[in-house]
Amino acid sequence: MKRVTMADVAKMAKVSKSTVSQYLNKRYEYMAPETRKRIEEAIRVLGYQPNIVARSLKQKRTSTIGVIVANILHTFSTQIIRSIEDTCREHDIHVIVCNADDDPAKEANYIKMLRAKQVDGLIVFPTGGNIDLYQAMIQERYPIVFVDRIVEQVNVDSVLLNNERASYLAVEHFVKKGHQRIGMITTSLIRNITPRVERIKGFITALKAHNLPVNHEYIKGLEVAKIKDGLSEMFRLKEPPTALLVGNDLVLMEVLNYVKENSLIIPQDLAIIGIDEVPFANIFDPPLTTISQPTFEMGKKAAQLLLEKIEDQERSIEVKIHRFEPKLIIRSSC
Amino acid sequence: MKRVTMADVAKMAKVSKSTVSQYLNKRYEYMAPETRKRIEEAIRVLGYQPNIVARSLKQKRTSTIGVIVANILHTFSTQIIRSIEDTCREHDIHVIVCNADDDPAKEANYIKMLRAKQVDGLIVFPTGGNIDLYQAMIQERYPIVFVDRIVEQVNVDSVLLNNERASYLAVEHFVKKGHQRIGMITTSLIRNITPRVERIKGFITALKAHNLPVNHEYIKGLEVAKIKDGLSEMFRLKEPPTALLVGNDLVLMEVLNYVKENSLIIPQDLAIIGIDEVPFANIFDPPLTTISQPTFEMGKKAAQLLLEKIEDQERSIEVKIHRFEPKLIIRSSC
DNA sequence: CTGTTAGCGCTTTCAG
DNA sequence: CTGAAAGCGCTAACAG
Repeated sequence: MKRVTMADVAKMAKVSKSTVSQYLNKRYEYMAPETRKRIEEAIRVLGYQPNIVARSLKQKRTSTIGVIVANILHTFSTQIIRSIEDTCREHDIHVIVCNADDDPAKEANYIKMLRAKQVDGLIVFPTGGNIDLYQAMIQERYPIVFVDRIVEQVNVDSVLLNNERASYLAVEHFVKKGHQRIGMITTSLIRNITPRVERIKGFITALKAHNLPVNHEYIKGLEVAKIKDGLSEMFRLKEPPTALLVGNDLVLMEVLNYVKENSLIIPQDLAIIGIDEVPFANIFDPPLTTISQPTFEMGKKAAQLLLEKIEDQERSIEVKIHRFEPKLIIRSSC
Repeated sequence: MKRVTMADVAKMAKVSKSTVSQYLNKRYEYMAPETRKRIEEAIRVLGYQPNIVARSLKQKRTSTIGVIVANILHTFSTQIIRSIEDTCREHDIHVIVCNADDDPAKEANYIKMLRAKQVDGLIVFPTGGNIDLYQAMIQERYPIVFVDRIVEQVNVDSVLLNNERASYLAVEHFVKKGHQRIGMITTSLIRNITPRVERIKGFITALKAHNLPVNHEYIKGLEVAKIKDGLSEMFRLKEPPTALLVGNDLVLMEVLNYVKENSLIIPQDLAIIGIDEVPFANIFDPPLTTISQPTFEMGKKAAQLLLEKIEDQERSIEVKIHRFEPKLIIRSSC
């Protein structure tokens, strides 16, 4: 594996390395057209490929960003990632994706590795468990943006769904369909993960807004593995809910499994609205009414914010939370 | 953003850069325990983080590999990627994933970029459109492995499903259930994509093995967007198939949509088996019988093969095709 | 318009 | 056990 370097090209084209460098950086103005030809030729013959690592070292810029997602299993995460990648490709920026698996230790490790690799910035779906690390980065003015979650005390640009509104839309639709006993189930609330907390909050607010009682037996936040148990419990009540708001796609799978195992009929026995659009919503029987997030726009926004920050590290554009509006997609499960 | 370098650490610990380097590389034998203490302390105080880019330049090794998938929309691709990432993480190797979108030009571009970035090796789901590029890499002995597809004339380690067997399993099950008129539909065959071709071939072989006639009106390879038209055509035949083998998950979505739109009952009107396990197979109504691929093992194997090659670039372990066995998961759609 | 000269931050002989 | 020095491949002043 003979590596051919700029020096080889320079020698062959009988110019100096810097001229070759100029050529590569398309600063053609400073170059006799004929010199340019010679360089072109040499590059072609030698099959020269620039070494970006060397360039990065010099420029202190790798044209690579890191994305750390809390949990890659959510459709939401993968869609956001795809959108970030698309946006970055347009700017010739590469993306390294890491999955923290909801584990702050893994997250910390990735942050360190990625920074050691000199990525130009980070988009993170924070686990919330590394507040000091987050803050250190902010103080250094290292480019970073959060997605999906905000972290108390950490002041950084963040891209989020208008979660309260999402719940509101669902409740409103349930009510419109005549439901009075409405429940909500989502993943565990112990770590105060933003979307879960906000969606529950929005749910309660919406209930009140519609003059419905708030029955805490109808509201559950549980580990995915315990969702079914929670459901059993809820449906053993003398007056179980007739409608259920499902907090995210992973929980939805559990709910749908439960429904199937217990031969419930949707929406007669139980009306369902899930937050997060899932690929099989349309073909499911019955088609699933969902609240969708504008993942494409959100990913794009996150990427743009980060790229801007990378461009001018200096200018401190004021930090803010960017909220995106959810959309109710009415099908037949409610 | 004050970058602290090894020189700073060295100065503070009153040693030379090389000693610090030794420390970082854990060559403690060559070091007075007390020197070591001082270095540790300096690193801690300064908050020093090594610059991996500089190291990579020197070592000619980035501890990063690239993965180029032909089409990220397949569940298969994302599962393989996850498995590759898991395996690589264990070896402290980072992964950059790129989606060629079934476009050879994009693929070529990514190969060049990734190599310019000095990734240590490449795992690619080849589009099949860059034979010369593939061959150049092989001649250079650049570490590379193919997944999912083989390319004529390109002799490289490849990880694939035993595709013919996959079709065989399906046909066998259809026959067992009493079906005689069995069809197959998959994505376009024009570019000779390995799994499609092999699955069709296996399908025909299996039909013959069961003494069933091969009716070419029952076999279709079409762009995703045209799947539904193909289905219409097939079901307008006087004797339409009673069972359908679906070539992959993307096609399955189309088929299921068609089924829904035309109010067909599965499996009475049409029995279905899909190649590729899909997340909603269980909760679908009826639950879907599928042929699953051992994606976890396949991704792991691909990563291991690549990592081995990277370890000893020299030793030319003989090139071969690694086949993995599909599994029939019987549910209710057939 | 082109060449010279310094590095970027780290690793790695090779002396001492 | 520790330090000096060379250099990985490229960029960026600065002369000329």
